[in-house]
Amino acid sequence: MKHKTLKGFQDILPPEISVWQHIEKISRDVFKTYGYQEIRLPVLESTDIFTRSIGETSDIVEKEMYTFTDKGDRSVTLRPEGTASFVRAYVEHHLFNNPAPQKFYYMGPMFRYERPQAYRYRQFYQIGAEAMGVEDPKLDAEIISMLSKILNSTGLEGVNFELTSIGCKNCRPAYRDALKNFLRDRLNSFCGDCQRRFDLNPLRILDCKVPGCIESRQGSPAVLDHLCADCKQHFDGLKRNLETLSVRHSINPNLVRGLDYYTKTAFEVTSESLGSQKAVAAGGRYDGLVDEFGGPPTPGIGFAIGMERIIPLIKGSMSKAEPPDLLICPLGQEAPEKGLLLAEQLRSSGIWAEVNYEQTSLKSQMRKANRLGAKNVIVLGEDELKKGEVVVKNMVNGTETKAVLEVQELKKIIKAGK
RNA sequence: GUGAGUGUAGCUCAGUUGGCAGAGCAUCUGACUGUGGCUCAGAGGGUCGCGGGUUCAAGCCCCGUCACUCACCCCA
Repeated sequence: MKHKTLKGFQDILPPEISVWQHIEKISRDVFKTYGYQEIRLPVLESTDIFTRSIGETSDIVEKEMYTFTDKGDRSVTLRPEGTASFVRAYVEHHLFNNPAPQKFYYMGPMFRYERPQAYRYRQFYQIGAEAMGVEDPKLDAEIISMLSKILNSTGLEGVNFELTSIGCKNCRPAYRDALKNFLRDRLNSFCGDCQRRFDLNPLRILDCKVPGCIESRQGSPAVLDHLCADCKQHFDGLKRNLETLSVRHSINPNLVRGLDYYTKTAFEVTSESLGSQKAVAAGGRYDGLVDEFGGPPTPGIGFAIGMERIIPLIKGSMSKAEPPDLLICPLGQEAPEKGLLLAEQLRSSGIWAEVNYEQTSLKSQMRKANRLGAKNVIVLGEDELKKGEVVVKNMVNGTETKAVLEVQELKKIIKAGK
């Protein structure tokens, strides 16, 4: 084959696209009831939008960004995630002047230059939400509850909500030091990756799956014990509010976020039936990010759902091709043109009508109707045109109904047979 | 970036110790001239991923390369 999609990119073809539309529709409906409005952002941004916010040493920035130089010699990057772009837009358009909370959602492609594997692509789609201007944990609880509602409404099954607080710029450094002090003496009992993480991102050692590392980190200081008064109060409030809203969740103090801008609340939705890439949605609070983009200090919280990751979990995601309501089978000299016109008229009244373009035997036209799954067939031949009368054949039960060759009457019969 | 596995028809896959490229499904056509599904008969469809080597002879053996898949790292 000469031309193919790039590695990690994919075409999404018709039968499958209906699952995508289903998820998007449900998300929009739920967002609306929570007051979230759609925002569309560019997929290409100036590179520093991402390097500054996501963190210079994060894996995304270090090795996963689609970065290149444009014709004006500017460094530009295909967005690897949505929040940085969103906050840029939020500040650029002074959206903080609207009454808080300002709530937005977006859906679209993200790009990361990673080695593809199951449920991981270089272009992947996220549905994301961002709520700005409120620090109260009630908003955290509400947005998590909304995420839960979206996932449940799509028919998703068997996911777990995990939750933690990773502190703020006041208490996290102290925790980081405490953790490093604990790990330093026993560092050689950890795997090579973890030894590298020690300097880069020691918190990530808590997330390592190597059995020896799980063993060695027993008794390490816990983030939740090192939260400052403010963060602790926030986290306690969140837990209480989630109880109130009956959002099922578990606390996982080892949850780690890969992006630098997160503060306080961090959460992740996982599925065990997905293989190794098991995160289906994740998010958290980012109270310092607007500030960093030059806006007024403004708290924010958001999440993103991975489309490709929830689709395989949705019951009945094996979608079938949609069948047309009607196939018109013309026979003879006059019929093809008349059929073309009739189809057009029926379409105007909301019927999915197809006409056979080729003059083949009736038998092969009927066979085609069957292959298409057409719900009804009208044979349009010399007799029918002469009498001004046709037979509508219902292909599901085989019944035939005589009808005058007139749009309203045909519409009635076809709609009734649906 | 690292490791392993797999590449044969549109799809799923057979292909023996190296000896003419195959099946099922799908598509199309036909079976007393205007009625589908079931059945039957038939047809089209291939650079055996690509390049080189060994051999009288390679889908099969050897080397290289590319792609895909899964996993690591990391993430939605």
